[in-house]
Amino acid sequence: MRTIFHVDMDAFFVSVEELFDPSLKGKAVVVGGQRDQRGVVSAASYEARKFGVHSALPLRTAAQRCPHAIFLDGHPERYREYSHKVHDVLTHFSPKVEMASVDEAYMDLTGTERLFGPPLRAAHLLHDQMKRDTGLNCSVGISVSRMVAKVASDQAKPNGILFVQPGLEAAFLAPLDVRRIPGVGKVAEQKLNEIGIRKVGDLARLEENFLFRRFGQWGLALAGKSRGADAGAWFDSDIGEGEDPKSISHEHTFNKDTADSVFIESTLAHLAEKVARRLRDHHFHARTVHLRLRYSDFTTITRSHSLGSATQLDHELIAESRALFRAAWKTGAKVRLIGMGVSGFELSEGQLGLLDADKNERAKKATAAVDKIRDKFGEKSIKLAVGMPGDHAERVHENPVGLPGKQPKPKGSL
DNA sequence: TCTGGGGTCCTAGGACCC
DNA sequence: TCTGGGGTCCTAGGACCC
Repeated sequence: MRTIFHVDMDAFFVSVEELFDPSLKGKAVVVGGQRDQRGVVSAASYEARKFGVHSALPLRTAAQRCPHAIFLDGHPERYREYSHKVHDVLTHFSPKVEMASVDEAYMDLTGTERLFGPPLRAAHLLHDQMKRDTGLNCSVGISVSRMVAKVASDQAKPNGILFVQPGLEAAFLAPLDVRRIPGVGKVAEQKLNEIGIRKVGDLARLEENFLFRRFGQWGLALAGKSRGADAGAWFDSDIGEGEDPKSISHEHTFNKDTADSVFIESTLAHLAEKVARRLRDHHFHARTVHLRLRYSDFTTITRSHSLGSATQLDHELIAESRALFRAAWKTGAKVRLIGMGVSGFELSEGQLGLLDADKNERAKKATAAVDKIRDKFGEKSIKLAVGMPGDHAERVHENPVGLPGKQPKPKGSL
């Protein structure tokens, strides 16, 4: 039987900001952007949460609910740095550590009793060392399954530890709202509520067959989860596996909606360059290019195209995403967001004709030179000519703040 | 009160092949 | 040629997570 830990940092972005500016402590702090910007809250301090501010809330709404809050753009580099520190602490307790995001990790502590004692003792040691080494608080959920460990850490917030003893998974989950189950979002919750299912216990009492007829495979997995079983490809996998990304993308929401195609296309080219760069950093070649287009009314379309052979070159990604854009865009319609991405990664080269290979060799050398200059002088220092009709591209945040923190949680403890 | 950015996984229809 | 069935790839869309 496994012993799985889910470790979740408390108000991570806000807490890191407080380390650098202790005067923020105890105040209402919102990370994600300025009060008048397009965008949403990435993280809110517990003080701000008292006013109904939470992650994913529009910044402008947050400003209305909590006018005295301090709004910060945030520092993604710092969050990455502290994420590494967190990872270092965790590896003291087990080699099997999987960061699920910057502020969250799964660990397998099976068979570590001789080193750290029983699970609760190990969790306390971890808690203490985390505070000592990073200055940050975390919450820990412990169970035989990943899913239950995750729900447990959620219930333990803030700064708590919760151990669900083997065999008590279903009993632990039963009184919770179905929404607490990872994978049940707004839509699923609504559907379940419509047929009178509110608590996980309601779900566990139903026939699997009924859920299968009603919701298909998803319903079947849900039945398992309601009893505490890990279900689904990801939950089933071993901890510390599958580190490689499956897709890479960038997108940008304009400060003001625009129908200026030159402007949109140069922004798109810039996004493609950033994607290509990351592709090369990973030594990946991508076969499929994706385009994302959001209009003023928020309707969003996606288009994708698979290439004859995989690429990691700026100009190919720029050309391909531009072609997708031109084919998809309702000419004249105002655009709110443009994005592009790649998937279908290959590590090797893929087949190239001899002529192509030669042409590609030269393009690759040029690109490698550009990458070097960027390393030295920064991302903005240079652009390939194809990517720049003038300097029309809107400044894209070099370090967008993603990964919002958590919703306010009921207090939990041992 | 309008709704970011970076991801993962799933579904579903049609093409294409055996 | 009155019409199966399975597997896999491609594309579009959507739910969900942090």
